[in-house]
Amino acid sequence: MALTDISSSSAARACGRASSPLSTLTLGSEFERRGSVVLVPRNKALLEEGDPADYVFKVVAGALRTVRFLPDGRRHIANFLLPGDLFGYEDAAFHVHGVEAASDATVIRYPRQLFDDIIRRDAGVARQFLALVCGQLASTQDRLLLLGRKSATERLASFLLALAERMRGNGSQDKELDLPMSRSDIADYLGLTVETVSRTLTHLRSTHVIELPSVAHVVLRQRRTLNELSACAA
Amino acid sequence: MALTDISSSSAARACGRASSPLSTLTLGSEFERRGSVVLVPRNKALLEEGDPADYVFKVVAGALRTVRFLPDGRRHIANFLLPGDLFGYEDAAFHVHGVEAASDATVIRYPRQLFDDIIRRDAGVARQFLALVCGQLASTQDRLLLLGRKSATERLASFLLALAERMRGNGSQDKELDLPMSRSDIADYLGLTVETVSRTLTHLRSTHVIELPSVAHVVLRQRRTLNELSACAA
DNA sequence: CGGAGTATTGAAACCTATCAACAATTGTGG
DNA sequence: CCACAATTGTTGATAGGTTTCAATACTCCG
Repeated sequence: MALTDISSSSAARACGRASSPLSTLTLGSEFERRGSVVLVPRNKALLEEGDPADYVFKVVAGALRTVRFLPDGRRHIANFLLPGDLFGYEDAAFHVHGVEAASDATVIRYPRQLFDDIIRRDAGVARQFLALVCGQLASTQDRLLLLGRKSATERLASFLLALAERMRGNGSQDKELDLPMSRSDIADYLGLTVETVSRTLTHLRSTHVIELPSVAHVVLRQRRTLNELSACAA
Repeated sequence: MALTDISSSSAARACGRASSPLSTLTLGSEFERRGSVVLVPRNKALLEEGDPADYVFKVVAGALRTVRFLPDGRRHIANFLLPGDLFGYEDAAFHVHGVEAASDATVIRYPRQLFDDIIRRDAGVARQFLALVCGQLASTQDRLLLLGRKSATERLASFLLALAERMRGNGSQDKELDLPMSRSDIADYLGLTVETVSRTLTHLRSTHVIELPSVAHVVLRQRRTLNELSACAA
């Protein structure tokens, strides 16, 4: 496990599914006991593409991103990992995505072997886990629709609503949310450029749909409008 | 189950993962016995968005598409289902995607209840199934990258290579493949328009990377070039 | 043969990307 | 604590890839 610095490298439905309800799995006290805390400073990598999948992780604090690169350097972010999320179990033997801290993050690391054992031993947990993976699949399919067919404004609207949903209970108010990632992260997550993300947020602000008290703080002023803009069925 | 006519409605890695290795599950003879054959004519719906998820299906022949619509009618295709593929298990109680025949198709329908029972009873099958869903998740993530960061040419190149991979063994030669779906289906699958798909294929033909002996028949003339064009890591 | 659906091709428009400059923020060392 | 450098975010002008609109071919069937 590397913790490499990557900052130097150049680099609820169709729109609102809570994106990753990864926190519902109860794996027992033996499992919990064998976890070790790992601190990941912002923009450091916890895992790199191709690393062996020897551990399973749970986010305690902060936010991480799962990244992948095209040969020419284009970057794509498959998901953001927030407190409560479990990750590292998806891939077979090697990770397909790198995992980096989008903000200073704390995760707990568990031996993959132990995780697999529990899944194998306890059918109830296995079923829960299956449901969890199916949920992941569903929210990934939501993002397919977003990337395949939505405009920049629709993408940002969907993103803000989904993030607000995921953040609920994490301290922030219902209509307020802190963005734990950079504009560049948002861009690579939504298949846009930094400039387009910035312009689109500015536009949402100038039409009073949202407020931006600070760069990382968003207030959803007109949730209704945001919902319409998200081009969501629900 | 509707079989509605929808033709009237307005409507291996980062690039080459075999997209849906859904055929590796062996569910036993009792299961097989309780399946009933369903014929789905081209452009008829087998399932609609929101239908109860009471059955699990397996494709025997032909090809189907899983579709979803935005409120204004934009269509998105999440996946193509080919012979051997299992589907209908992903969603909780109701289907999130409609399923329609892209070409005349034959599927076998199994009671969902029975499927769930087997998964619950047989841990070995449950584990196989989990692996299957994880594979689905991985190939869906590949498509995220494609839709989020690839150009039209890269998308078509990736698509042709992945389809050729999936089709292997289905009778066709190594370098030849039949497209069991329309240009419009391909467009909605790749997040493009029909016109762009057509133009891009024409361009690939005029550069001798592929041949198009007929509308639905493709010969991969320069697999190497196609691989480079697909912007794939491997 | 004719007609509907499907595919191709062309011209123009549009949205987003790219290139570039500047502003704001963060971090660091004096 | 301030000053400077580096990073990050915003804004503007232009370019470019896809979409849109439109017309023409092709294909399959009755």
